[in-house]
Amino acid sequence: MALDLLPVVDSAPATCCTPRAEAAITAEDAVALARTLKALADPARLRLLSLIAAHEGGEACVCDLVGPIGLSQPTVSHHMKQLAEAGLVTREKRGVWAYFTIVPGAVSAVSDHLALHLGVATAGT
Amino acid sequence: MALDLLPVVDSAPATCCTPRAEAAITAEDAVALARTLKALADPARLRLLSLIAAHEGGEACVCDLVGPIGLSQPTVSHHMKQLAEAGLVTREKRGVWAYFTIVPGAVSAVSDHLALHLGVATAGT
DNA sequence: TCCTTGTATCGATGATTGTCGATGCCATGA
DNA sequence: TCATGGCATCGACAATCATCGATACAAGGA
Repeated sequence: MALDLLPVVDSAPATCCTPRAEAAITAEDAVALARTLKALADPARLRLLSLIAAHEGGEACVCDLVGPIGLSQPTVSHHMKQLAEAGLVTREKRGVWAYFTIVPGAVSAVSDHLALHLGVATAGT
Repeated sequence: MALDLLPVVDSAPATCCTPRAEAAITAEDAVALARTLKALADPARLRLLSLIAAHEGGEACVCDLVGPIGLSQPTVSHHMKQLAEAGLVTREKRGVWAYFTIVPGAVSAVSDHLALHLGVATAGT
């Protein structure tokens, strides 16, 4: 679930130089965006994502993550479920192992939505 | 506090074409980034930021926000304090009113850190 | 000086969350 | 068939959080 809640900026392709935000975010969009941000807003999950991104092949199984992050296996599994439900990672079971991969564009979609509704350019413009 | 916890990408100017993240995020950086993300990861605070960004002059006082967001005045004040402590807004008291402004570059700094550590380009690359 | 008004703080409460140990499930190999 | 090992789920617990009403504070005006 919650996989299609953050399409990569489907709205507001219109003007390019507005100094401020396009318009106030709707309550529903705020809930959806907050849900994804909440999945990111935890040190353990940020480190898990970073470990996966830095891992060989861009994928990692739970057993690759438990050691480096210093948390128990159930806790890591719990965090990975959170990330998967937020659409930030995908789970692929190969044999006994469950490999996780970062969903391309998911994080940048969050950045784009923030920039869109908060009137901030993505870089330091 | 926590104002200098997120300098705009001070690390990893080295190589430019690595397909994945530069390196795994450190535990301390993860805590700092998660703290800022946690300030963003709430529907009410996202809407407050968006209201300020969309408001005339890019600034708004508490009385401008209580009505549109449908929360009590103490709750709005509480959220604004969270945002201010995260370095996302600044508070300027003029007379009886407290005007809030979005800190330029604060949100984009978050995006940059995410892109840096999760190996994702800021756009759809 | 007193009253009004906009904000911030306090205390309380219900809900959510991060973490763990114990346990269950499933695929592989003997 | 049974044992092993990787992973997910369950139940519990402590901590954090979002929200509110009541109240305190501060600035301007009468």
